[in-house]
Amino acid sequence: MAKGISSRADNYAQWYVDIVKKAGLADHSAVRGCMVIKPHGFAIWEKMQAQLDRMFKETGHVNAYFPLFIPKSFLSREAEHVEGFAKECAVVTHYRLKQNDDGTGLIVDPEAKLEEELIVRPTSETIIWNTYKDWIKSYRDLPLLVNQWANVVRWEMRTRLFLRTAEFLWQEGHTAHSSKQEAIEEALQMQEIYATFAEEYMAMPVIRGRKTTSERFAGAVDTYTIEAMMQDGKALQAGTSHFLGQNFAKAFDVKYLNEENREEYVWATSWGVSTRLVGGLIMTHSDDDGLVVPPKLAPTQVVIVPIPKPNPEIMEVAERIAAELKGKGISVKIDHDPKKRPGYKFAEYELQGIPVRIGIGKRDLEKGQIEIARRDTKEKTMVDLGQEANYISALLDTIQQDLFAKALAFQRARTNRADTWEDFTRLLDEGFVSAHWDGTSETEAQIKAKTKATIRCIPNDQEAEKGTCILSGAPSTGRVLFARAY
RNA sequence: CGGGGCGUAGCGCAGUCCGGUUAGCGCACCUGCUUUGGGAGCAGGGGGCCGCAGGUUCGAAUCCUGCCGCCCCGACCA
Repeated sequence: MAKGISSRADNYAQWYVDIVKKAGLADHSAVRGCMVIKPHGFAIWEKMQAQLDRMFKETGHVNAYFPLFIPKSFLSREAEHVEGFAKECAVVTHYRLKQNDDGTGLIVDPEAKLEEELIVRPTSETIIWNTYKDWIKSYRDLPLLVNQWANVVRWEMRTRLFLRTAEFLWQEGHTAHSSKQEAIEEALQMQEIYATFAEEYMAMPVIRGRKTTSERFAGAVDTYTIEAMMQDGKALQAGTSHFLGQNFAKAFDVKYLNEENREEYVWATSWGVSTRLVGGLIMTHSDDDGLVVPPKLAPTQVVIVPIPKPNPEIMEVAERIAAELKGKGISVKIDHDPKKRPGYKFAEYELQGIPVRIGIGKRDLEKGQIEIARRDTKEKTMVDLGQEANYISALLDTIQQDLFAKALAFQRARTNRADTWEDFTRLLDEGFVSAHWDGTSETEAQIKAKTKATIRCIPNDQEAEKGTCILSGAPSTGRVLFARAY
């Protein structure tokens, strides 16, 4: 175990906090519930952003930016939406401070009360649909495919670094369509993009599915989700995509003239992923020695450590290898620090999760070799000089694939079927449980009250299978996925 | 927001019950020497509004009140 990191077995929650802090990803801030994302953590988020942004644009979306503040009256326009978010909104009531009369500090100037309070956006549907009303007049304006990268605020009672903070960074896509079918296809397409991103870039296997009524987004007709399993067997909702029907179009009166010159309401979707993904990434791959980052998202993919310390002969080889790797599009850092010892550096770079480490030592060079170590397995291999570029290029791919395969094997091993209540409660301690449910919110709520588990989703690939509800015994036509969740 | 725990140097902690010199220890940091292939050794050195604000007292890290923050467990959520 690395210095100062709790083990997953002893205290999973503390292990997570230790990784975030020791790997330099984020810190708690002076503001309740808000974190400071440090350069290393932000670099990972930037890698995620860059790839997601590419995927959004490849599917025809464009970026825009809407205000941080939302007039209070906007929020109440859509009944379910307001109910879902009202409890966790930060509200701006004044626009000025002034010196206290006794000169002891600043107070809110009572003279500067806003006519209408402003909500700090918890999500942007309302301000965006209020804007779309002006943008959309004709079927020729559709589909409207807009995304924004932004921060949002949700006043959470209990926060955890990356997983749930009062302010977080995310992207939110908001699209408008002329047909119901097209909007549903858009929502499903975005779910698939999220799933592809999670699996191919984060190496985090996910279950694609649909939310039950009680779990879906406030104001949505349907919420599609990707659910990932963390190393403690708990589920993490990693991304959601919503089919909003005509709810927001009606609330904000967004109509267009179709080809027959008739007015119709548009159909809508919204979809988002957040900095929570960084938390998911950590809890999918990291170990008791520190962070493990898949190569495709690692800010630095390879680190070169001179052994025992930098000298001209070693550094010349290091520079040559670094240039060669950079030429292949691989990001490389050379360690120039003459004071720290190799053992210290090895531990430090393992903590930071750099996927591949090259050790260049005097004795190795005499044999025309260098040592290449992979972070995920700690395996070390001696490689002949000249072979390193091809070797590392292939190794990065291998690590990426192995991380996914390992996570997938874990997820499968800890996903079980249950047909009796006894098995159900026992298997929930393992991870995901696939079981029959009678389809009612009442039963869902009772199961949650008894076990703390929720229905994570009705899987997209749910098989038709007759059975009886795990709790009520009422008939069911297919299994749904239960788990305790973050 | 309820219950429990914690807050003392960058990090991890002792000291608090039972008030009393200059607040300690390990790691990290600085200097020097010796080392150097998995978190080096010795010697010397620097660093503290003891979470914050009040109060009690001749005297407070220690006692009292209030507040803030973190962690764990619950209720809510991406």
